[in-house]
Amino acid sequence: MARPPGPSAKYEGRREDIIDRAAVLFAKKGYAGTGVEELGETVGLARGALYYYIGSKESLLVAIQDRVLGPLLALAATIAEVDARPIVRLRLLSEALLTIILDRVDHIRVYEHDYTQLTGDNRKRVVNQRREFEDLVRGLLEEAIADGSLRDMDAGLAALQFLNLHNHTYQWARTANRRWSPQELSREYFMTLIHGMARDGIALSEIEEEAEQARALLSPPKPAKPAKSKSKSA
Amino acid sequence: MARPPGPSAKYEGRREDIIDRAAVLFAKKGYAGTGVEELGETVGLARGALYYYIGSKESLLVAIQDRVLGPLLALAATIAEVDARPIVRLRLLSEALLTIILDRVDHIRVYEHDYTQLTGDNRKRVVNQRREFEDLVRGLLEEAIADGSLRDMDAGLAALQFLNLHNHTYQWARTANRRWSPQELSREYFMTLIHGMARDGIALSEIEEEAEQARALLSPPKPAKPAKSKSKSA
Amino acid sequence: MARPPGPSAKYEGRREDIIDRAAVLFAKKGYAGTGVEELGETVGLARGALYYYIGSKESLLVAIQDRVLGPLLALAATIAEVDARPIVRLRLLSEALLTIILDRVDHIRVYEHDYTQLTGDNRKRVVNQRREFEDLVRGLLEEAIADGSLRDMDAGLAALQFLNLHNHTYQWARTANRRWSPQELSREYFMTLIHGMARDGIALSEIEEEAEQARALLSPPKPAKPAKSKSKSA
Amino acid sequence: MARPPGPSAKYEGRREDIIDRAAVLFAKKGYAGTGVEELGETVGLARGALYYYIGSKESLLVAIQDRVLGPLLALAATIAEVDARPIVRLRLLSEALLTIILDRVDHIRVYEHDYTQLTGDNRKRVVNQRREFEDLVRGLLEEAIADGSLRDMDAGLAALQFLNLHNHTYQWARTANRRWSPQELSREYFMTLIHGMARDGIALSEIEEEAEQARALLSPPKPAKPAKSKSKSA
DNA sequence: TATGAATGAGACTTCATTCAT
DNA sequence: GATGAATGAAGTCTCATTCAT
Repeated sequence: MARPPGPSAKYEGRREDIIDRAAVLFAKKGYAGTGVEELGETVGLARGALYYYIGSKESLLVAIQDRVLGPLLALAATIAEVDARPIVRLRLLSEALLTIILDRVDHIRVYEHDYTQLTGDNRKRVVNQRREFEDLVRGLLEEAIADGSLRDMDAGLAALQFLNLHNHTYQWARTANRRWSPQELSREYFMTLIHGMARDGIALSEIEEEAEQARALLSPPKPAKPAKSKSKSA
Repeated sequence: MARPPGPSAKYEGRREDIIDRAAVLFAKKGYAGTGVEELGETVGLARGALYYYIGSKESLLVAIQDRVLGPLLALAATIAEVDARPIVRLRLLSEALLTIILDRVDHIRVYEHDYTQLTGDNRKRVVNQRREFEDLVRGLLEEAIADGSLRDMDAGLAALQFLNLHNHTYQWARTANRRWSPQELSREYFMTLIHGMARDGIALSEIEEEAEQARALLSPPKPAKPAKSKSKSA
Repeated sequence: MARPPGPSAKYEGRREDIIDRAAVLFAKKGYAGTGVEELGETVGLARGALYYYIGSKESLLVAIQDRVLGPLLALAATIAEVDARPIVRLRLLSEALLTIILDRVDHIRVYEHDYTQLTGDNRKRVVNQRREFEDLVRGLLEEAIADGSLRDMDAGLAALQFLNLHNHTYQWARTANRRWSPQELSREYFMTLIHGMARDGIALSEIEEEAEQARALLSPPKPAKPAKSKSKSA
Repeated sequence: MARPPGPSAKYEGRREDIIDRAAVLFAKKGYAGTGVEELGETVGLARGALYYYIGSKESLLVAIQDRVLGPLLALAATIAEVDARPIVRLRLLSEALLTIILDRVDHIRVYEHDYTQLTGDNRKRVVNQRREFEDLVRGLLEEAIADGSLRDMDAGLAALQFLNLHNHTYQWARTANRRWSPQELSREYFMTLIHGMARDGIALSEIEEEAEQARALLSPPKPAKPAKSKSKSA
């Protein structure tokens, strides 16, 4: 064993670099779809030397997860202490979160896709930390609902939407990164979340009614249970 | 050789079943992380017989992608012909989309994660169809902006948010499916998209101001380019 | 997983054959020193096909151990039920044991050398079974001492000598097998154990005395603690 | 290059120490099963420095063999010159041999197990020296038979038994070392070899007869050639 | 003297796929 | 329709050894 022979400055630097490259490859081809040999070629190291730095393939995945979860949880801790209204703290969270996401798109993609490939304790730990962060977001939303900033809604549902909106951004990141800064994107997202996309004055209920009527015209591609849904809204 | 012996009903039925099971496995362990032998055990077929039905592992992935993209594009085509305001058509799209997503979470997860593992023409075709669907959503949003239903915003950005909100749902599906019907979820999502989460009367600009001040208190976890962002918002 | 696909007659036969060959190789070059590729060449199978039969390299080692321990323990059980004096049962054990040893020299060598390379539960089980057999031999010797057939000696020491004499035979087996049958060898071993090598009338105490004197002439290669030994015998 | 820089005292001392540790490791995990890195950790030296002392892994194995064969052959030479009856010289040999064995159990285990892993000339030399020692033991026994001390038996067979009894002791050394001194063990072994384990008066021929009868009751685990053995003894 | 970095061969094992039966 | 047997490439990882510093 005894892989890391003592963290010389150069060793650590090299290792960090390798993890960077691994994140890029894993993002493009998937963790399971990427070979160690391939990574070796990318960083210009023979298999043996590569293993000198990485210890194991899974340790790379762990490192990538940590590089995401570390800042995420640090961020959460920092924001929890900010002296501001919950909704304002959410605004800050949104921006910081998007900054991380857009700054490390590859890491995020791996984070979202491949944590299931972790085994044993690595898996447990990462899953727990993921939940920790989600709980934290939900907590903030609960506060914002409690203090009347947000309408009275299911906090879990609110968290779901908050996270969907932000986290899924990695899927379009190449485009997004070219066109918007994290700040701009965050402002837009937050605007949507809080005030919606509607021009002022639009009445949602009116839309719902019209949709109900239009639904009749629509033969769904696979009519899951349209009857049920109708009877419900009736 | 003698692969598909003529699409007898039984052959097709069996194949469909196998694809179902493959979707479940691929969703859980990833396409690259799932072995053909494993699939064979799951469906109770030895490797030889399995290949009689599947042709190749990639063809399963193709089939899964098609099973998602088929309904998606059919849905889009159907909705395009509905005689209703754009925003109403969006409402219908939202619900139909969520119905598909929650009905076939496994397929969706594979669809989102593993289309990169396709090779050659399979890849090209699928990528094109994915874009086709996205374009279609953006088109609808453009219409809704044009007719004044939505505020004057970047349609690409709007589409991004619409799709983030809906597509990322697969990540929480086990929870979501237990607690909300597609209809309920769609109503919530749409409410958020159009009217936001705010209690009526909240002024977003006020929040922005407060956030700007609070940001000063916040030492970001990794200050991407804080100087730039400040000068911009100033 | 699912290595053994159902023990067809041919499959099992082939597997047995492979274990045979493995025993030969392991005996010659050691378990750790033998490559799976090498075994593949020996049996005329590519690596993949080989693994179809063996499951893992360690499982070969397990099989070899079992092939020794199985007969050994069966033998012990059989002999325990024989209606004869303990010393006679020892005589039978000796012969049966030597028959096994000389019949499967390669297996025995692996059995003696490489059980330490087993891991986890495999190791525990084998170690326990080894002890089981040793205990059994000691038990027989205790009986033989108790009924007065053997002089009053430490049964553990007696078992040690019995097993040394028999088990170490594998080291000379190529020679031994050519020159003596298991029956002949057993008769000789047993003669030595029970009556010694002495011509009748030799007094051992006399030898001891002479040896004590000669020891003085002898400067030992590394005088471990000659002073102590002298003071003891004095 | 610059391997052995001139056998400075410190260099040699260090090297000896490393060989000691190597013997312990090789004994526990086998020569092929022990890694050079592992040895490095044990002695507290990085790979580079380690190689400065060892030259190669095989040279360690050679050294260990020499450390056994050196004393063994020295012992033989010394004993050959002792002015005493052959059987007394055997008595001395037994004790010295057991002293070596119990003093260096790890070396002995490696000596017995791993000389097959030597290559080229190393192998030839060691094999020859092993035979040299065995021949010497046989020579002594021949003398003892010739002078009437031992009964008229095959000297090879006698040597086989002598060596089995002594050499196999390494297998139980942990127990043996705790309970008996080399002197005690040697006295016991020699007693057995010369006078047997029988209480005075036991007639071996009587046992043989009884065994022959009992054998009939015994269904052997794998009847090698029972017919032959019976016809022989008849 | 001692180190850490590097290598390339080879270790064990799994993979997707084929094909005779 | 179905199977088990076979393949060979590729998978992850460890090995003994070298060498610049």
